[in-house]
Amino acid sequence: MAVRRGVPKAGLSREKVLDAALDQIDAHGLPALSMRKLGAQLGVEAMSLYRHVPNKEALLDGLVDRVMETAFANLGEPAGDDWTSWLRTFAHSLRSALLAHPGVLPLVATRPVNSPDALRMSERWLAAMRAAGLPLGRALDVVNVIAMFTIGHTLAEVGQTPGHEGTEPDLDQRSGDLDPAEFPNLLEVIATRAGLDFDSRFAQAVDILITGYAGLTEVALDPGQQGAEGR
Amino acid sequence: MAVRRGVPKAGLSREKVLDAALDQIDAHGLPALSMRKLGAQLGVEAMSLYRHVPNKEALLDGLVDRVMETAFANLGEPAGDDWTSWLRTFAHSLRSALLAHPGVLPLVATRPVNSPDALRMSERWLAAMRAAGLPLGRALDVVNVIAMFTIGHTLAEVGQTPGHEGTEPDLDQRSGDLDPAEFPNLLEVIATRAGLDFDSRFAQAVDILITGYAGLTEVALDPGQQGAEGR
DNA sequence: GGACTCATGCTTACAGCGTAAGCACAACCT
DNA sequence: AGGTTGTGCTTACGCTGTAAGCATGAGTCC
Repeated sequence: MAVRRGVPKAGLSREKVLDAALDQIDAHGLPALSMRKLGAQLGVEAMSLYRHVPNKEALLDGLVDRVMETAFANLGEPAGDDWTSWLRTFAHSLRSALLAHPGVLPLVATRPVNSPDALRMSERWLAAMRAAGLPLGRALDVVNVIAMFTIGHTLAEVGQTPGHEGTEPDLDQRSGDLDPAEFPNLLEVIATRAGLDFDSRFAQAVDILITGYAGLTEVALDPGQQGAEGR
Repeated sequence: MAVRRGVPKAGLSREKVLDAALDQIDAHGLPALSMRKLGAQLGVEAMSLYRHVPNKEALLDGLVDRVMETAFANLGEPAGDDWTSWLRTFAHSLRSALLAHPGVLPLVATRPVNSPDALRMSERWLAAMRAAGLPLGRALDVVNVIAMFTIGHTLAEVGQTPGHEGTEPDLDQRSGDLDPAEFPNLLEVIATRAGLDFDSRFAQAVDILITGYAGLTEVALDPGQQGAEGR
């Protein structure tokens, strides 16, 4: 049996390390995260962290898993057989989770999600969507496409340089540099803010994707069988 | 006038520095790029690079611009007034450009594109799409959504850890760990490879997005969401 | 009790990083 | 010629991730 020997001196643990790292990133941005500073925040030397995390890369992977798990946690089990509304919820829940920790987003975009929880979640979703009538391959396609789009969109939204706010789409800052004769449309965009609303743009694109895939599966089966999928 | 004074000793230039950096990243991955190694590859000390680039961040920005410019260069001017096919071409051209330099992709995803060329290109596209009948806001939406999706999809495609290949969707590597009773669908995915073809998935999703937006402009010349007013 | 095991956290040390500051030189202009 | 300027090198600083080894104290077993 696994006998519990030796007890923490400073109450450190993998979970606490991850929590602290997330705090640090939320507060000061991803580039400001170093093992020494992280240790300092926990009242501990940098090397002590290596008892709970094999290296910094693994720590970052852990952060990705953690953020993804919150996206799933707010989600629950897919209920009913209207997969289109599950997916919409999933997309928005994922975006919320990503926006809650913008500093981690580049990591999420860049490394695989390996957590067992995520695997279990994928399995359950695939099962549910098949049960709702989608072919396996198509089910995987929709989920992946929604996830990839959400990540791409949120990356653009959170904006560029990690650890730097810039709530405005940064086009504004150089609107002064733009020659009105050469860039009339860009200037009109800035002036009217047409097409600059991330919320509605995201919702609209997700709807388009979902109804598009729904249309695919309808036609592929016999017309009239699956019926209404609209919103 | 700009008088050319002082001539390079080792024939260095901003362009050559960017070229070398791109080579280095293509060959050994993004994390392996350091100013010292880059200098060494150019037969020069690290500090010499700072005569041509203000700092490493700016160098990375330059790489992003460069890759984006190749995407535009393979594209040409939008011709005719079928904006749907321009956009499809744009999406695939962007994906090719990104796939050509996978190591740069995390940078593209993470920092703004500031190059004047990109601005000019945006302006021209907006003008052309308006001329083809799209409201300004919608035109910007479609282009942005396509770009964001392409970046998100390609990020997932190129895979995770930068500087590491892994052509297989890395699910394979742990297929042995999966309990067939618990993960029947995931295992079927791995076995049949259903939904694992990046090329066709990307093409399909892009088509769905474009025809979705095309449908919007057809149907809704006035019942659009909040901002959709004609011109 | 005493001995042993072992997880924990600290200390020290090293190689590598980005880059600030200042110097030496070569090419050009006047 | 003298001055100016662009170029590249040298040195140095503070920071990074982490390898290696040690001290401590809690827990188990005799």
